[in-house]
Amino acid sequence: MSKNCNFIEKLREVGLRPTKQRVKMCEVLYNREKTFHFTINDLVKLLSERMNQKISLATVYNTVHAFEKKGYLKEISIDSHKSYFDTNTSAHHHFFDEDTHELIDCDESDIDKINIRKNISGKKINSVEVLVRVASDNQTQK
Amino acid sequence: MSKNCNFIEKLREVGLRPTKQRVKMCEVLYNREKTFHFTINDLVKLLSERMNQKISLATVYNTVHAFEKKGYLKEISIDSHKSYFDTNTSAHHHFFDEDTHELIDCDESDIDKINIRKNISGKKINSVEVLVRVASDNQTQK
DNA sequence: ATCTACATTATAATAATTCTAAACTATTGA
DNA sequence: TCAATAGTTTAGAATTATTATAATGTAGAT
Ligand SMILES: [Mn+2]
Ligand SMILES: [Mn+2]
Ligand SMILES: [Zn+2]
Ligand SMILES: [Zn+2]
Repeated sequence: MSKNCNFIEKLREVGLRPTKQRVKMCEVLYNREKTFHFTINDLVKLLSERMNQKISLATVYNTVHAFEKKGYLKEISIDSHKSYFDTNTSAHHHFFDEDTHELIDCDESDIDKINIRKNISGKKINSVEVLVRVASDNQTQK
Repeated sequence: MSKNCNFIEKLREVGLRPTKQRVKMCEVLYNREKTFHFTINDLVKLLSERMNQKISLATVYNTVHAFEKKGYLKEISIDSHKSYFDTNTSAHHHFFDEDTHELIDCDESDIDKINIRKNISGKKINSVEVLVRVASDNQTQK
């Protein structure tokens, strides 16, 4: 889903009924310059605070998962205690700031292509993703 | 913690009291040929079935986290819906079998050294880990 | 306008994890 | 040896994230 456009059409294209809840969610997720990362909680806050739209929590979950299934969102596993989602659905690597718990996308050029030497018999590779954990530099420098 | 040895000493060394619950957990976790991956549920089953030791769930959580803090265990984020732990605490990459939900360690030689070109100002890199998701090959081959 | 399949909602249920506070135990040092 | 004490275990309650339920609402088709 791209920005500033007719989300009604976009939703219809993939067979999702363009209800007002889904359109609002599209707006808050895709009407922006850059892709971003969020948790369900972030999203609920964005909807109520920025969009002034109260959507039932169950619907937020349902819709996020519907979008995920259609390839409009991707779930990122960084922290087993929290689900992050990403509006950037392409394969890409991340930095994770352990101080702020912020996820940052890597550009193509930030990490050289990964070379996998091993293959697991009968299995094909679905994705190769790198997670670089970073934290503040000025910790215990004596 | 290494295998077939005095876990009482090991525990004492890092300032953990060697209670019988902790020693049993050490036995089931470290008295084996190879490192392995487990969930809390796996561990509770191992303790009750293999070791015939009933340990309260809260203690299993407490002890796993105590071991993690002491560097005897590492938490692995693969699936936001489940916590995996690893008795291999060194930095290493993983294959994740999406069919069986099994984690497989990569050897040093399986993946070439990752070259990170970007640095985040004021932050140092704590770890660089690759996750290779694999799945059955014979899916939709027409 | 009516029908129907799909969607939304409030609420209940479930699951994973953490908290609580009472009972227990390893360690210390008199 | 044996209390004193600090740390540990435990059952069960509480919390949190997520999913299920079932009644109500609505988009799209006729
Ligand atoms: Mn999910
Ligand atoms: Mn944890
Ligand atoms: Zn991303
Ligand atoms: Zn591992």
